[in-house]
Amino acid sequence: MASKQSTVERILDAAEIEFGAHGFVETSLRTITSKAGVNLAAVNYHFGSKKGLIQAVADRFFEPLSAGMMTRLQELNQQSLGHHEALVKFYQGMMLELLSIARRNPSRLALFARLLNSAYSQGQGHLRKHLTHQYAPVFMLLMQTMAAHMPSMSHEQFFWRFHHLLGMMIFTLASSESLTDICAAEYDAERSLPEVVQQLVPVLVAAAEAPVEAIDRLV
Amino acid sequence: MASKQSTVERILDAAEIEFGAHGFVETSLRTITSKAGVNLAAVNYHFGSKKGLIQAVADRFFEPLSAGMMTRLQELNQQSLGHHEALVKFYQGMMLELLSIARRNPSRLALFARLLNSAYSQGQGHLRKHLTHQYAPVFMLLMQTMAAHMPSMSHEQFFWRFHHLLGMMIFTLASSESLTDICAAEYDAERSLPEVVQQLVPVLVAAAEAPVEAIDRLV
DNA sequence: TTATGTTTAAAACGTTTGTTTCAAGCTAAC
DNA sequence: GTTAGCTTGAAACAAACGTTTTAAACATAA
Repeated sequence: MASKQSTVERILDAAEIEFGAHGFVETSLRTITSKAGVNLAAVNYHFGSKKGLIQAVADRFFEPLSAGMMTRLQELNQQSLGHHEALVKFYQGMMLELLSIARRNPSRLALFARLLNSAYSQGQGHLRKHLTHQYAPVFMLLMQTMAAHMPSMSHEQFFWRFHHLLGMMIFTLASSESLTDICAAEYDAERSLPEVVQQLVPVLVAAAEAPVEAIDRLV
Repeated sequence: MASKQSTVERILDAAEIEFGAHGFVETSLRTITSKAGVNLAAVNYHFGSKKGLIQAVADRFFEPLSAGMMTRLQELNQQSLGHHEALVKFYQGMMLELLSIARRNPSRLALFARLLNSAYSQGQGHLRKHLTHQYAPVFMLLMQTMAAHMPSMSHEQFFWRFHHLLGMMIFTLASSESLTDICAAEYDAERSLPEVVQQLVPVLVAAAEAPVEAIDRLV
């Protein structure tokens, strides 16, 4: 018995790595089962289909993340902080929660972000719907908490600001290798993961607090 | 003669739309040639391969964008502005340049951003290399100009800050539909494209000017 | 041990993919 | 008008994909 893990776990482990590295569409079930050392048919047996596997991989990320975020948000909302302090604590909590994903394996964070990016940009509408239905409560609480401490904004303005902030987080975590490739010659980027993630907090807070109409209209 | 455009142009037009909507991998040449009303073999004849088509589509976006950016950056560098004013002008110029892409067809901007996102997150290393080689001068000047007006940062800090800002732009422009789906119930997002793009400028400036180590270390 | 339900193995299925082939059509120069 | 070179058309190619099938192997309970 060379394999201590079950077939399901070995598939999930291999799928997570391959999906994160090459995206959903460009990763074949044959690659996954081959790297996992299991039979090809095992995926369809245990997960029903490739879509089912994708959702299972995503759930393994989101379940602990969702739980941690939920308690963190509830704690934050019980305290009565000023808006700025609340935003700082909010983003710090988010980053810490994200870092907990990467505790065992540092590259898991990039995998997670790329997975999220694929869910939104690649044709994976089923994943998007699955996630938004499955984790709607955390998502709602997250947006409400965030909006509560950005009081000068209208719903519309907050919507787009949220959009910008989410993009910054996802893209940063997702594609650090690509940018490292480009700039490696001129700018060395050798910081550890916690440092990089940490650097995001003040940027996120500043972006969240940026004035809405401070700049003249362009057109 | 129902077709005024040439075969090459019709392929590029159709490919641009399909690639932007569904990504590179999930768009087949048969779909493109079918929508373009041309023969399947025409793609391989005129562009050599699917990769060649992808690069041609990208070039049609980047060539005018690159030219416009170059003159805009040179103009900006000739003026002697304060750092804040320079950053504002810088991002305003960038947004105006991006908007010029969408002048004829507003959805072209989302297509462009999704295309860029695909180039970085999907397994399209060839596109990344092609673009960075083809448009290296603009890219260099862009980073130098940006760095010049963020003087308090080290190379390493600037590298990551640049990373964050780029992510915010690309993600914002790329996936507005996805977030609109999610939040449509609670937050109506009906702003016009110029307004959305314009809202990005103060956020980008604030994020660029955010203090580096203003917040205590987390770990 | 026998019987039952679950998991794995190997092979094949039907599609779809990018690419190639080769003949037919077209355009322009001589 | 004929020839040469570029472009298009329809068909076929080999490879890769997700999925299904059928039988063997396994575990567990009676």
